[in-house]
Amino acid sequence: MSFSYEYPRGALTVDCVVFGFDADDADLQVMLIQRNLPPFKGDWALPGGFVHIDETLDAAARRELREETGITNLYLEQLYTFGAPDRDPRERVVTVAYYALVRMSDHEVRAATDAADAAWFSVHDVTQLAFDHDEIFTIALDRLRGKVRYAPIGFELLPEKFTLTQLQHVYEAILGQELDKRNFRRKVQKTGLVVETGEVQKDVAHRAARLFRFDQKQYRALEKNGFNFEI
Amino acid sequence: MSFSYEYPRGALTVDCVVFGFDADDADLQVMLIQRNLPPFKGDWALPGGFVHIDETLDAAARRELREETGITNLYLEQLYTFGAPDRDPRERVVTVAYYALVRMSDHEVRAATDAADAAWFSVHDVTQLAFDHDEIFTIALDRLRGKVRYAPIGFELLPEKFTLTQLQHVYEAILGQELDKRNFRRKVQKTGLVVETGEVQKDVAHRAARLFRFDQKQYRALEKNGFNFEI
DNA sequence: GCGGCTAAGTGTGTAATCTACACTTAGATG
DNA sequence: CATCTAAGTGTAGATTACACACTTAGCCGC
Repeated sequence: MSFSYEYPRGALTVDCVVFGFDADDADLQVMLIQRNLPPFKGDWALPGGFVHIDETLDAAARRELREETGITNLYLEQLYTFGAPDRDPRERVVTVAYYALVRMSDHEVRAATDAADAAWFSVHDVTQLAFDHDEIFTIALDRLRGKVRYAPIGFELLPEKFTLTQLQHVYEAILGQELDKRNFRRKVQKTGLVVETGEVQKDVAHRAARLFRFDQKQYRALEKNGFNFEI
Repeated sequence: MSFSYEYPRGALTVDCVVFGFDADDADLQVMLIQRNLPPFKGDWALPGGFVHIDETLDAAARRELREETGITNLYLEQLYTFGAPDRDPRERVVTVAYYALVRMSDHEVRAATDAADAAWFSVHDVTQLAFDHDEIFTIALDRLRGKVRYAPIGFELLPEKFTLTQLQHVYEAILGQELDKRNFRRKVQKTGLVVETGEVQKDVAHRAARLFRFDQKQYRALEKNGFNFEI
């Protein structure tokens, strides 16, 4: 079976920059897959693949992530569309890039389908990806750094209940700079959106910290009235 | 001649939300074209069209604008990619949306090729566009409102030499709110990027205002060192 | 049970910035 | 020269940002 058109058509793909964070590791991580097909066979690349003719772009991104890495249920946002005519050596391929945030502890990573391997890398250790994926990765990190300051997305990298120190570590990992503990806490508390659960940490060899959660419902309500989150 | 593929492929287009500003009119304007072909024949729509197989997305956007409206040499930035499977009633069409800023006084608008007419509309008068162009337009306006605060793009809507009052009007038109004259001027001057030309307005029936220009070179230099523009 | 370890948790003074607000000045016109 | 229009300018008070260090709670090992 084949499909014919009057003019040549490029292929359309999605690629995902999946960021992860683990409270025990200071660094922000990114999920890469190792290609087991040419071109760039053996190189590391962003997970992604072809958009089906009848699915939305978001759905394609979620499907590819599920198929290639087993990751489901994550924060996903469109990043940018890359369309240099020669970005894929085979033929014209335009890719819609997404970035995603996942709680690493929730997800056991597994390689699948056309990925030889899937693994987390510290964002500092990322080098030389396949295609133009270096550029996509860089732009994703810039976007994340910009957005984390004025949108409550840092929480997407943490478990539902978290300590303020963990939250601070997320911000430090993303922004790549240390923050002052007291000033950070003051700012967080001032948003009114981070509320105590009444619980405390378990199984820690020191004073247990209080556990907080992000009040999403409250945020949605405030957002409608023009409220702006800011840290 | 025809082109065949193993799997069905959607078409790829670009659409542009072109914003204009004229110092004599308080409102921000947007360029629309009237369709003279089905679907949505007779309706107003964003200028746009198919991406050629060998051109970049940016190039396609510039080409379509030139062909449909005669506009060249403008500030252009990718906005978002829209890919709902049913957004075009004919077949699957994914569109990469751009927004653009132009100095209205520089551009005589003309309709061409497959547009019956091209015209400027006040952003307040935009209703019911073809396809999902309402959504694209709304997102473009949101993006412009967000970006104008932390990137020096307001200048793209003004002639090279402008008065501070004109600049304030650009900001007021985009943000949709009045600003305090003294506070606005203080902020602008503090960036150090708006410099006097030494000239003053001509042919005005009142005290002539000083003309300023935006120092792009200086901005590029500062930007590299992590400087952030903010108004 | 107490000494030591680790991270949690907390406040203040100073500097910088934001906000609200109204009058004088320059130039054109009749 | 009187009038009109928009240009241009400063300050006081409130708020926010920043830098900075010690005490407290809980666990652990002896």
